[in-house]
Amino acid sequence: MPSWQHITYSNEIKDGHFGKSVAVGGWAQEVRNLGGISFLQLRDRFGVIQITSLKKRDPELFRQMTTIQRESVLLITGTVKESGEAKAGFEVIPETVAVLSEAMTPLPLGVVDKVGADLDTRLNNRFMDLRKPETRAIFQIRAKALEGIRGYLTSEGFVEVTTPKIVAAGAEGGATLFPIKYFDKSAYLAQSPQLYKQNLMGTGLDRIFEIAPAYRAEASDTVRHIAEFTSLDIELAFIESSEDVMAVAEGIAYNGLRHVKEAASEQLDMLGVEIPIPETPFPRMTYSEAIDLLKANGMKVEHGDDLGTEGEKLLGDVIMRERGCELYFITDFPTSLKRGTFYAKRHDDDPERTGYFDLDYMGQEIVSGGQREHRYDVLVEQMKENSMDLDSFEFYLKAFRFGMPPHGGFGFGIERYVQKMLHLPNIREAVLYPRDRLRLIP
RNA sequence: GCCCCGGUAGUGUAGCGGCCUAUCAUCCGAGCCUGUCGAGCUCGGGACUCGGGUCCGAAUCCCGACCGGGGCGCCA
Repeated sequence: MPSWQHITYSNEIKDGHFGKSVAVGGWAQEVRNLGGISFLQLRDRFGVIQITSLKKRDPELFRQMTTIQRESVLLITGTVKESGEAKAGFEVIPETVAVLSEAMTPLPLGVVDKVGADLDTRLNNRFMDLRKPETRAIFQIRAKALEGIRGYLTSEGFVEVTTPKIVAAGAEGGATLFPIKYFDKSAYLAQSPQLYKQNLMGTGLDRIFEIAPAYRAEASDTVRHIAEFTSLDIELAFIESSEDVMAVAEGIAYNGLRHVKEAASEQLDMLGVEIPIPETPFPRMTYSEAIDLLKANGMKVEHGDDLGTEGEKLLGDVIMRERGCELYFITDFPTSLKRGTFYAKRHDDDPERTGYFDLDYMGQEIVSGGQREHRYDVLVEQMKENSMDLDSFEFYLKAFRFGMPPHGGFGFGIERYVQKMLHLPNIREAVLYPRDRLRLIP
């Protein structure tokens, strides 16, 4: 029997293989027995190979081939034969067939059945779901997006770091924390690397990024929330304003899309998705302009209100209609809406406004960030305003007393980015094993 | 956390007080077929989430639990 290391993948078989012997391996996708001839579709990571056997050629092998359970793992040796009838232009005439792992029946979820399955059923049987090329395509595209983003950030001088996910205190108000036991202390799962990445701005590692899970114990059950998501966090120092930070957010969103389009076109075709490459710079409007725009489009909203889900969606529609843009910034959020964000820098000439911005993608917030307050005294004032216990943030504050450059950054939601890019109806589709309020398995 | 909706074969569904011995497709099994690739044909198999209640009678109505879908709030 040939060694597993020597299998030839479906996409490697070329004209030169015709008449030659190969070993192929994969899952038995479908077996079709026509009586005197049978076809077995063997699926591997790149595609499908048709294994054709004739009864009169080898009755025993024919019997074996036609009684294989779907989705069993097979290792087959045989001869590659050019074929006008086979879809790939060739087929393999088997000599030996080894069932390496037999699949039980019935399958918990069909891979090529002609009926759909609910997302819940698919997630409960994710390993089966991922045997579908179009499901895997999402994660191949996601990997390419991250590849493009890492390439861009590296070329811009950013250093990739990893900060603790087990922490003593949370960064932001609002979002709730998952408490955990930590030896004889109580701790939390990090909701954001906020405090650590700001800490690093005082070190000389002053352009950093991190791609890591973030945990939010919010009891929100929507198609755009999960309890564990991948946060791309950026922080950069020696900036002049939030505009320097926005330029990076723009570069990430742009380069991720461009790389996906270049390097994952096959997967995009599989999903029937066309990615328009956005023009830069992305449109920018202030919060105040956004409110006016919403009012002009018939929404009941006042200056000082949150945009809300309805406002975000409407804004996405309006901007697509009027400017043809999927990605756009909303800037200068009022201090009243960012009061909980104690580290946000307020405008020097107007303390009621911050330099904080959101980057929205088709009516969905995917990035939030801005310039931070780096002046110790002002920061402490803002924390007191939020009734925060300064002692428990001492490690954070200390760095501001010994030389902290002006800086800013943001969090970029990878799954939301992928969800919007691929028009996925639910963010859970963009996570291999999503965690939400009720789902802990698998 | 709040509001609305739903749970029927492995999968996806129809049925919404007696016509249900529960529909259809997919799937699984037996058989026929030497070019299938949404194969075709014949025959067979498989289900009303759980616990209470109403009623002569419950898949169907009511209550609770569990699970799921959507929306809002909050956010990435």
